[in-house]
Amino acid sequence: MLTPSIPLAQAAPPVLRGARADAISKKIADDIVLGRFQPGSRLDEVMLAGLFNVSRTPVREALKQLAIQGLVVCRPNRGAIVAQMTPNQLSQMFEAISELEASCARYAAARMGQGDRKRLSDLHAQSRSAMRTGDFELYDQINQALHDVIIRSCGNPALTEIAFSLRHRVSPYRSSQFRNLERMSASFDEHAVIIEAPLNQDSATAQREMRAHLLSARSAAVRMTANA
Amino acid sequence: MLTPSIPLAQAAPPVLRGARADAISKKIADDIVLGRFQPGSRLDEVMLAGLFNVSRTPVREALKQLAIQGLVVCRPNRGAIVAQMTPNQLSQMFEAISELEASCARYAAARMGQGDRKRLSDLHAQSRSAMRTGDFELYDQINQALHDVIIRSCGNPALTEIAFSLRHRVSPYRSSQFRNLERMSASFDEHAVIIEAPLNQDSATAQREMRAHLLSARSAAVRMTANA
DNA sequence: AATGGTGCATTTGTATGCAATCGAAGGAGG
DNA sequence: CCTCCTTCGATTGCATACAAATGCACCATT
Repeated sequence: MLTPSIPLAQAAPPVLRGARADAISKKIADDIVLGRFQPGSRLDEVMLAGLFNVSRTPVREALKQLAIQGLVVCRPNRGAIVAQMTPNQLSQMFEAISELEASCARYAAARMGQGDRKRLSDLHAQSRSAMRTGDFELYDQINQALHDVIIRSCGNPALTEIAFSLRHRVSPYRSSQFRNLERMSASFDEHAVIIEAPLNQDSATAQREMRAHLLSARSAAVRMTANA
Repeated sequence: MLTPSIPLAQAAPPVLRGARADAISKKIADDIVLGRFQPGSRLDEVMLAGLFNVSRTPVREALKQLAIQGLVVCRPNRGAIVAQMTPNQLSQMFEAISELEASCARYAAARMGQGDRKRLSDLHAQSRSAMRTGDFELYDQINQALHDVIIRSCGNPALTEIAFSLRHRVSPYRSSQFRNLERMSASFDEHAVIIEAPLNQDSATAQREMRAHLLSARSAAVRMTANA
């Protein structure tokens, strides 16, 4: 050992054998989502292997998985890079998300239980105070939780999973979309209409309004990436 | 060379280096979809490696990819098996598909070009004769082509891709759903309404009818698997 | 006879080695 | 001065070797 007094961070087997590749996959995904690896940057296998103290094999598997998920692209013999989307592709992704979440909202309005309804109201109330204090980071968090509840309460795990994976895929491009106060306020108003629908079991309204809500979010996001 | 007169079947590199794992993945997927590997059966790595004349490494990558796609499930340290769905899960998958394809139909009705409209009419006409002669295999083929056109002509590659992957995932359970003449006839009538919508650019009708169409397909499919 | 434990065989997970491919840099020719 | 070709370094893709984990059978014990 070169530095015996300072044990290496991950000296002990950190994860169970057999889940290592998945753990690495999640870690890389987090790094991408949180912006530590920016779109377009190369993901060197040996670099990542060294970073996680494993061999290249599990890293390769992780990268392949991320490629299927769409977070990275693997070019044969040329390595993997963090997927980068053109504004046009991003717009299409948002359109797809709007359809998926609108479908979730549609079923959620019909099937949502009492607990989830209350959770929606609570979150909406919390978001109001976040909006008033101008805490866009908190608002973003609550906004995400609110959408999570709707996506989850549609009663169809398949739909839920797809919606989440799509959200995950565009998350690198959604950072701090609520810095614009106007957008935050508009988002709040749109939420008000959306969470009203489940109370009346109004599926059609839920679907329509959720779609509209996400399409305006799209405009905001695409505008931001175009500027960046 | 040991046997110079009889070259091995796959002596020459069958696929480009770097695409081998993907090729294997597709091959296994085909075998699953076509029913050669039945749901629940184990997928031994060395067996598959021998089958494709490669080492375990690309086979493992292929299996991981298929696991992400949902066609197989990888249990840590216990190998992979072909994914099997309960009737309930299958029903949920069909519900998700109906939402996705309904969204595709909605956009397709608004954005479809002249060529695709004609293609739809042609396919519908072909399906009529297939129905009249009772050729359910041909009808199934045309039905698939018809849905393909709609899914593709929505103008959103992300939506198209998701819809296809879902269809792919349930394809092991859709074999010969049109053996029932009644179902074939009902399908034909539903198609008639669906392909009419794009002609009038009637997005709402396209979406509603496509959803209804696939939900009745669901009933048929779930009924079949329950009997099997 | 039934149950619990131990040992073995099979199979997966990980590491490493080697070969093929890609990209860049340098040199020759126009 | 620009373009094309060649060569070399770097990195990936695949194969093989080894280690760990699981499942099963067999045996001992109650």
